[in-house]
Amino acid sequence: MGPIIGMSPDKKAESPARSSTSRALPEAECAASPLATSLDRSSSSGDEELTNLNWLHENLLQNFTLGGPEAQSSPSPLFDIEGNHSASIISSAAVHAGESVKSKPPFSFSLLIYMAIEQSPSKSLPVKDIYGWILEHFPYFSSAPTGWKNSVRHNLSLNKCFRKVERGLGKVSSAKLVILLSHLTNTFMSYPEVEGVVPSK
DNA sequence: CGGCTTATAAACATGA
DNA sequence: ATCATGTTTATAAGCC
Repeated sequence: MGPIIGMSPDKKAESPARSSTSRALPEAECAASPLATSLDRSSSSGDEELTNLNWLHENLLQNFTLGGPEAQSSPSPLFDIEGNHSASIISSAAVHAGESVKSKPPFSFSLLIYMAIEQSPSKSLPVKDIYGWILEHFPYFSSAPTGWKNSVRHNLSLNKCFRKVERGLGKVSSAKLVILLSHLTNTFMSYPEVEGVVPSK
């Protein structure tokens, strides 16, 4: 009765009838080396960084500024540089997307995770809380077939934007793992082309 | 057309 | 032993 059912890796022929909502998001690798080197994008010679910014731009901007046919109003999205920068943006976007349609959110799993983590006080969340955040803001997943959690985990592992850190200090219980986002935040904060967003510098 | 990105499913490993 | 978490592989579908 294990959660895993035996099967051969050769047989795969199911068509999940994917909706055409998915857009190509140049996710790119969010720079393997966070903090230190990638912080100075003044060199502007790194293509990786460009790609990096790209996906954020494509996603956050499009979704947040456009929002949708009805939710075109996202005037509040100004954020402060100190800590809760994109929090407001994320919230409104999430709320819009969540309440407007109960269908599949227009955000990739990476974005979903990113938003969840951004909203957390410590910029880090246990996997379970990521599930929770997604469920809260996107009811679609409440009734979605099982497997989206797998996708979340898959994304966490695959994306270099997310780091696995330990939750120490007093907290015994179970040494749960926390996902921390580092470089992505800096990139977003200092990306000047973001409308309605005040760059940190 | 090929390459890249994403979503999904699944196998498997590990720790509580 | 079961479940939650993490990693990795494979495949299909979309986009540029």
